[in-house]
Amino acid sequence: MKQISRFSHFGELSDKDYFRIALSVDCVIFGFEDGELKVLVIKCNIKEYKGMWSLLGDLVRPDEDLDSASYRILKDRTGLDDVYLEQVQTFGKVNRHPAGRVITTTYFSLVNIKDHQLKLSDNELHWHPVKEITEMAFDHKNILDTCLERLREKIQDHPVVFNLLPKKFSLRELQSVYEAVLNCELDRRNFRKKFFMMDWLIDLNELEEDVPHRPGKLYKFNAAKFAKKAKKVS
Amino acid sequence: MKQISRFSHFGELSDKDYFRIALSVDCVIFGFEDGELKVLVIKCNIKEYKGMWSLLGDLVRPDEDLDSASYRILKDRTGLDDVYLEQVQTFGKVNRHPAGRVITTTYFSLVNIKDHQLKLSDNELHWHPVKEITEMAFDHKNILDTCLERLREKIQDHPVVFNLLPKKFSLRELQSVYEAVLNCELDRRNFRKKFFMMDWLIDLNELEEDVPHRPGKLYKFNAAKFAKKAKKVS
DNA sequence: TTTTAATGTGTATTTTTAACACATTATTGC
DNA sequence: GCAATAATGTGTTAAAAATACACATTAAAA
Repeated sequence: MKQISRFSHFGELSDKDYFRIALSVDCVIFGFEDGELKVLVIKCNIKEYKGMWSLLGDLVRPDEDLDSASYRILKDRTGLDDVYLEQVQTFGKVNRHPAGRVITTTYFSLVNIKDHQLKLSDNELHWHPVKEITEMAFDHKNILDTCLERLREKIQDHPVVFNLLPKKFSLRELQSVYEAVLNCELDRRNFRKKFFMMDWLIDLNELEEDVPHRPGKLYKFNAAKFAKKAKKVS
Repeated sequence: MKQISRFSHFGELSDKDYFRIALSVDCVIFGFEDGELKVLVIKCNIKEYKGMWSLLGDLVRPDEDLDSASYRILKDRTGLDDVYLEQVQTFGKVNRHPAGRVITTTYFSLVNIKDHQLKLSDNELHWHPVKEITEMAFDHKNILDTCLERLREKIQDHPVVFNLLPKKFSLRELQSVYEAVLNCELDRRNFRKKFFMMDWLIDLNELEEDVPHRPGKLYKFNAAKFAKKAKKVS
């Protein structure tokens, strides 16, 4: 049988078809703290990249969907199980991992850092400002850049940054997230105008507390408005 | 050693880490003909989906990058080696393939149908109008929809549809591709205005031939304008 | 030569985006 | 208590982009 006739509709897989290819999932977990966009990274301990930062990931299990694998990694690492996750891209260069052929599917995730407070007992796990990361183990810097780019596109039209904030937040905080992600300054009046028009916010009629200046009003994300959409996505 | 400590920086892979997971690449190859957007599909011959259309794909080889695999599939199937290819998404549901665990990374591709004229000797391989495809083998309909959606977003800002047309084309043909992809009607005057402003076209000072009406002017894609960008992407 | 069916062009309207300044309020420091 | 501070909160105008829309021109076909 000619090679070409196996295309696409290979009927059965023989043992030799299961190559020595491992599949992993890597998560770019974004958080927001002190006015900065941060990413959760871990010290790499394999000899080729000793001491460098790497993303959180693991091998995909034989009985596990890709999405489930990324949820599992996030759950295990942060304790959160209600987070935003989006698949971004799969990186499959032959020599990207020194241990062998490992193809990795990457997700980015948005979490509210204060919601779960890592057990930072081991300081191998760490929230690092995205802007300060210049290199990482493996091709992880490339993956980070790709995911950040995707996040920037995403927030232009989709209400996802709420996942980086606490339930209640001020407009200043919201704007601050946008500025951190997009790495630019925004006009306050235009920003507020746009958000009110979008109908993404619910005014809680509460005020900030413990701020060293006039407190701003607090809002929450108008989740009801997107219930249908969220269902469609899942 | 606790399970959690293997995350991300697994040092070495043992035999049991290479699960029975196979990795494939599937290509959604778009073409344009008779005013319609078409996709290259092949009759499926595995028993579960006998006779249904499926996408072109193959297993990724152990020594092959993902991008290379998709190029190989395209080259083998269409004879073309200078085509537009873009990775879209990886589909990894546990039971998506009846033969076993097969995770597939999908690409969409844009080719000019007339450039290569399939050896349609076997009519198992076929250009099918996208609009008329309601179901496919495996999860391929889902893959097709996802790729079409990505294509629609892409053409809004990026000059990629030229890949669907011959070297020389009229503005009418160009608009017709947009209308086919976006599945809508566009205003001719605004369309032309936008394209001239974009500076994507070079006027060839030639006219269409063999058309049963007043011939339109012919243009070609202003490739020079994007040489730098293309380099950056690769 | 008339009819046909397409190409080719410009302007007015609407919508969206961007630029911009000052009064208000709670806290802090004196 | 009062002044100074540092943030919140608000509207208008100008520029740019997107949209709607009609008629003359050209080559082929009848």
